[in-house]
Amino acid sequence: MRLSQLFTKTVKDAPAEETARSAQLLIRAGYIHKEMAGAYDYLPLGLLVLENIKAIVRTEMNKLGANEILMTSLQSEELWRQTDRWDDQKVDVWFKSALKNGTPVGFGWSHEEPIAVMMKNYISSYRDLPMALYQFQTKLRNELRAKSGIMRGREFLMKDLYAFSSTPEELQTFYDKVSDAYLRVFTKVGLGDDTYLTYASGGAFTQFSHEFQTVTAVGEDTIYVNRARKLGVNREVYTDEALTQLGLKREELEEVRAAEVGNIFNFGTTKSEQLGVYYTDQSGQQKPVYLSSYGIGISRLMGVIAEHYADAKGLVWPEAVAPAQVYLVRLGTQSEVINQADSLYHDLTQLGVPVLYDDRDARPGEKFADADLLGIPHRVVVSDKTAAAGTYEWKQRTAEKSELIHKNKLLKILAGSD
RNA sequence: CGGGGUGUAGCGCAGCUUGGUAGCGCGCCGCGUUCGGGACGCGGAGGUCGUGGGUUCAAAUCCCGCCACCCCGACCA
Repeated sequence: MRLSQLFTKTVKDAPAEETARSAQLLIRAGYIHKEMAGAYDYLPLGLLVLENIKAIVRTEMNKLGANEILMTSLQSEELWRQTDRWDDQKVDVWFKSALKNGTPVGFGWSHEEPIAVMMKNYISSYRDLPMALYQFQTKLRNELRAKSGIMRGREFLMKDLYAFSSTPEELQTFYDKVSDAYLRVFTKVGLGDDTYLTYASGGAFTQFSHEFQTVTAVGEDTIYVNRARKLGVNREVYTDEALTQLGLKREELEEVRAAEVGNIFNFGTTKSEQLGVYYTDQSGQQKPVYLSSYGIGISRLMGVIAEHYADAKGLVWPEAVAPAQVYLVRLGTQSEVINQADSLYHDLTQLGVPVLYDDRDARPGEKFADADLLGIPHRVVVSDKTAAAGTYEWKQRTAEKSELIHKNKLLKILAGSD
């Protein structure tokens, strides 16, 4: 992408109403735009980051054998009454509206009920199980208080996965596989070292649920981590009794702030029985389906990554999620310089390496500052010096100094080819 | 939802105490000089001062209501 064609531009001053560092940087760099409290627009570069995260998650979901779908945001009152979760007293994050004829509708804050009912059409035999479905979908939650930029919004992108199993054992097997897949996701996006599988309250169905918590000072949760065993315990279940059951000792745990980036729930058969989701087993008996659900907050994850990977100059995206791999700085307007830069842009693009080509008529300092603020992993400078010498100036975002290298080496670094 | 704070140009802010009809920086437009870490000079455009009402000869400024935004707490299926 040529920067001269990108409509967003960077700004020097951080918006006063954002205090989260990630939100300040994402807005300054032009990745997102705030529409209202807790609701953000994703601009070209921000959308690229979201799509990169989605691709990583999608790969892992497909490996689990799950099917991708996309469900509607509109949900019926009738459906949620069956599980007694329509009342604002029971679920206080509902956004509700009504059809022209007065029929109430809700905007989906979760899809557990709708998907369970939908699957009654497709599950009838033990032969149909286990089965898992997932989607990337916009969730709407009327939070009392939005905060921390895209880390806690009223509208956010979520990957939700729902599994249908015939037995508790079958559910547990899948549950464990998803747990592993989630850890791989967080490792791939660069948060592996700081993300802990964490025990949390399980609600009505199981004693514990599992959360994936990333340690960060701006996190909303307080958890206790055992770094050696890579396990965490949410403050909400931090009791002697729970610790004993989990085989954890207080003196081995460290109190930290963390942001929940993933959550998994075991619903047992309660919901299936409420909604009438049954299958026929091998002996011809009707049995309730075992339900479990698994979520990753995609847009929140982007915020946590931005929060985690930043320095005084701006964002520092891990390669796996960066909106581009290379920030190509063109200094000067001499034809040799333009030719060298155009040619490299062309070659990298041909090799499938995403490049942000700074072809603007701007001064060097501004281009360097933007390269840093945008947080693109590699920076390549083309100038009269490099054009004359036939070299390229390459620097990683995290490196202090640049080095002059030849094209074959540069392509090898950036594209893994000669 | 309880407590605290803030709304003035696209963004960041001053002006408000002591009422007299709005200013600075960034950004934007034009011209010129610049050109390896957010350049400089000159000229210019841009604001119903969140909103509704009240007081007053006169309100960004004083009074009341409302709305929005932020922080702490509570909540987080």
